[in-house]
Amino acid sequence: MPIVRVALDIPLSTLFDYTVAESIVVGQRVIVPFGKRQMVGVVMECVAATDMAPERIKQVKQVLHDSAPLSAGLLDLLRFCSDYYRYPIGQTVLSALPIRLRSDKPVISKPALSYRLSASGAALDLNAFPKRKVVQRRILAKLAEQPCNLAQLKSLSATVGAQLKVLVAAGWVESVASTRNPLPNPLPNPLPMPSPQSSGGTTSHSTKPASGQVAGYPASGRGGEREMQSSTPAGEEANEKSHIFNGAHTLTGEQQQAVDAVTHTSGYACFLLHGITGSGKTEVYVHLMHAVLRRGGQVLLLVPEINLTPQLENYFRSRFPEVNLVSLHSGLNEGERLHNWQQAQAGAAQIVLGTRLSVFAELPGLALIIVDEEHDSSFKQQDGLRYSARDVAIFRANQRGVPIVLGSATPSLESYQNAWSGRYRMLKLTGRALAEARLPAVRCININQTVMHHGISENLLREIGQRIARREQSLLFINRRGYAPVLMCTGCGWLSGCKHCAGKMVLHLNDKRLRCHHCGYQLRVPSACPSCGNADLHPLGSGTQRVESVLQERFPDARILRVDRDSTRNKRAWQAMRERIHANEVDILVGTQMLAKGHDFPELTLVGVLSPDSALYSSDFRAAEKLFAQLVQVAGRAGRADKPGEVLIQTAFSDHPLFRALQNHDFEGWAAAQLAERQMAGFPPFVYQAMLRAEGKEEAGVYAFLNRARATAVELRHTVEVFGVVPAALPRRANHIRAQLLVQGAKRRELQQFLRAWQPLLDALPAQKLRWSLDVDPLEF
DNA sequence: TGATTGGACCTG
DNA sequence: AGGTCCAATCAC
Repeated sequence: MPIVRVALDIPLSTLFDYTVAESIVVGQRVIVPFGKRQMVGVVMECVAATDMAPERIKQVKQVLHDSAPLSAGLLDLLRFCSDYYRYPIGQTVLSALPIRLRSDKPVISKPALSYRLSASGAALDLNAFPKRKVVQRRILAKLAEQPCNLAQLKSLSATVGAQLKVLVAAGWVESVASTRNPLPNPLPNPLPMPSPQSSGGTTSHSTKPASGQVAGYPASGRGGEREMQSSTPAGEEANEKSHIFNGAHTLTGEQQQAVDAVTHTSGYACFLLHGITGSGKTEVYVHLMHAVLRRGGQVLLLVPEINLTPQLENYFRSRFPEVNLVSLHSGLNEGERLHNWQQAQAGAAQIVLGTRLSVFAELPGLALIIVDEEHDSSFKQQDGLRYSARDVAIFRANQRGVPIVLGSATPSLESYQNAWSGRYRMLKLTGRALAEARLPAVRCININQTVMHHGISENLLREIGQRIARREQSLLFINRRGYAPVLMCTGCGWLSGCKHCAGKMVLHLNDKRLRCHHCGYQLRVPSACPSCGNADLHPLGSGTQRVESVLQERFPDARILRVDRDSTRNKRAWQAMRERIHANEVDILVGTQMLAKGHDFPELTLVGVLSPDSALYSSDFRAAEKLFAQLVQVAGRAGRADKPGEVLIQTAFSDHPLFRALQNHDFEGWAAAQLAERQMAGFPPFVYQAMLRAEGKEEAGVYAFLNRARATAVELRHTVEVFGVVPAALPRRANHIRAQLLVQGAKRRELQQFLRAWQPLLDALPAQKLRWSLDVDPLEF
């Protein structure tokens, strides 16, 4: 009997051999007996014989046919990831599957439903339908034209699902099983690419994103333009002609050059699309996608993990109304995820928009990969298989021989260096898509030369006052939630340390608690110092809550909105806040990085950055790079064509090159200086790193393990540098001692060879009562 | 004395 | 990982 080698969700770096009676192909899912249990696995190889004693080999219990097998190409990709990131093959393969496909229960794929008007629904007079029920009206109007599936309706509004239920319950809409499953949604004969001269930017798209726009993704297709004028009734034009591409938008010369550079390339090439804020990167994406869709290819669009994917989905749906677009992100339930995954696998989904995990989606017709905001750290998984979706995407594009575009206003230094060295091709967008739009003016306020009011300078307060008078919005960016980062005793110097962690407990005044942001431990605020009994406890430093209260005191009539993880804890809160901001019901926004990403706020003309300095002397060599990207992003929130924006940065180092570069909007200069520094210091991207981390309850055990690991590393005598065992940035968390060991190589290959030799030795080390992990190309230290 | 708990070992 | 086996420890 033939033998198959099966990947199982087991933390061992081997495959397991089974005999199999039926014919079977690589990539199929199987149920196999494993010890006393049975498990789902994926067939990785079919072989004639193995080293395993025949009597120990069990038989495959069942070959699953409920989902198409994984392609050999995807298995190769997963094998590469398992090898590169030193993660067990079985866990790598299984973690790439939707959860439904990891269980041994058969997959019941729901018949795709199509919706149409019922007799009573068709008899409705839409003019008499309540005007307030906008979404319901849109659904009815759309269905009056043609029956639609849910995906097609979703472009109407984010709340389509719920509203559709209401309409079905009322008996106006009925669902019928779609004739074909999965929905193929074939490409209609597309129109030729819209010629730049043909149209003055008319837009035919019918829907407005649910609330506001996503930063960087203009509401209409015109790059940089933030408000759209939509006059065409829903679906009219799209319905008349079959066209997959919504809106004829004139590209700037630079945009056109970027599009041409990619479309005129055949085979693999990696492009770095470096475009300043508002330069219309999205429009370039849309045109590239269009070119690929015309030829029947599939596009994978990777985006950072920022609770914004539904809005992005709506945006791209509105640009490609006739195209089957599916999303893959953490907001989906398991059924949806499986469905979308299978749509991608069947080639039915022409556009797959997703967060990092979607880099493992099966895409038989893959012809283009786009990684938006490629510098974003959410592309790196921080546990389990610690992959970088951006890097895996590049491997995948190479493997498939298709182009990949990495887009960012502030590229990672890794990508930037690769573009300079010629490994990637640089595409630059240096002008704003709308000529009249200006970049915000950036100024520093030296906090040592001005009057400060609890962390806010007098100058900044004055500017805020002017904005209130002009009915414009201000945003204060402070990357620290809570009232104050620590509570101090004025008598003995006691600080509010967490009893489980090495960090300090943050003062939250609204519920009078001290909270540890690392382990979640919380306490009532003590009335006296626990150490000396002194009643005079003093909040040190400030967070969003304190800034909010200082502002409220200064501007009693101002409407202030705090946006951080505490104020947006429940799901609907953030959405409601966005609506308030857009309705201009807010004068001052105070928030953390949540506000930096996310949305464009049309009335916002002032951004204040409160305390960025800690990143300037951080021990993390990437802190400055991160800060720069973050400040560019938050600065981009300020101003629009008719109202120039201003950014004020409070700092003690107003001459620092980082702020100079920011003022001059000089990413190039900044990046060049940073890269020179990195090269001098021997940091990435000029070296390649891997971090061995360990944590456990007993300090001695953790350090003993890492010291042994270090000794074995040194004994291997590879050409890598093995650093000393050091405490982690947070040396104790939730009563676990944490330490780490860095290994560094001059070449990726050297480091990889070393890791391949080292890992089996690590597996063999005694590691009682501790957890350890290997992180290749780590981002966090 | 049986019952519970923790560590070592194995899975094809 | 999850399951088993075995020995040390625990409660009465």
